[in-house]
Amino acid sequence: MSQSAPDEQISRILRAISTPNRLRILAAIGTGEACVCHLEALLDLRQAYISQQLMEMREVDLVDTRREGRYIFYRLTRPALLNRLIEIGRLFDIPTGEFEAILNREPLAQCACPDCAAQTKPIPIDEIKTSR
Amino acid sequence: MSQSAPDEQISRILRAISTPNRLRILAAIGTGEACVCHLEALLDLRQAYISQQLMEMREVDLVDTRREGRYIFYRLTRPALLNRLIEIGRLFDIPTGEFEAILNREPLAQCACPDCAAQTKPIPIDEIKTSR
DNA sequence: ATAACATATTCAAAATAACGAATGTGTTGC
DNA sequence: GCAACACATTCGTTATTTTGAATATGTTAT
Repeated sequence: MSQSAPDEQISRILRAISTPNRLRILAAIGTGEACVCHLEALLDLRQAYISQQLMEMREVDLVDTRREGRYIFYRLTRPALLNRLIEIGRLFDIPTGEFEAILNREPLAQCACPDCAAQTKPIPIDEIKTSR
Repeated sequence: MSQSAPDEQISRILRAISTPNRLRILAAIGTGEACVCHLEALLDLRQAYISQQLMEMREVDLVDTRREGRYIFYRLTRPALLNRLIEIGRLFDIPTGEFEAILNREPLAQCACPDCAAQTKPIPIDEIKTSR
């Protein structure tokens, strides 16, 4: 947005990822993509809240979106950022395992989005009518 | 300090370096060490302000100190952090040159600390009285 | 068109951070 | 001892962030 000094630009990015929940959201998106409802189910955060965080991260070009029907998929514009963050974590002797574990998650049964639906394991017969 | 989830620990570190001035201070310390008066001269910030920022960064174990007489030298506990930050900058197409330029700075004539005093280059004769 | 759903936006309150001003502490030299 | 210096700390004000609550928008299916 505003062409400013490098330290200002870097600080804007760091600020945008410097809360636990935003970090968790980034990790949950991982190197793939995720819709809001997916994040909602995975992270147990309210929808509006997640949208707000994503909005802030979009403003500094951390994430980008793709619409597919009524779903909106978010992805990192620079997936390599996750590696840099993990490296920083390791640098400070922070156990990053729990963090890395969120990456490249399996499809979620609680999430009805096309991505999760497509890859879902065989569907239990007694659930065909109600959900999805 | 508090043993908490990795995302909380990482966010604490990121938060501590997510303002332009703290980034500049880190860069100014670089891979070596610097006393407060050095940073004061180099970055044109008030002494008390710099001390405050350094205090916050010390609290999350980003910097460490060494006393030498009445000077206190600060150094990064993980100098490699600077590389990770530069990498993040590059990832986002931020020109990091200006940032890198602050690293491993020459000794400052305005700074009277032992380090700067020891390494100062031969002083031009015609500049002895007035400036510098 | 209407309902249902996925997501976005706005607004306000509460929490937190940034920063300046003043002052305190520890060290050296006299 | 005292003065000078380098740095730390405390305190209060202002600015920014965070977060919840309510509501709006856009899409699909009927």
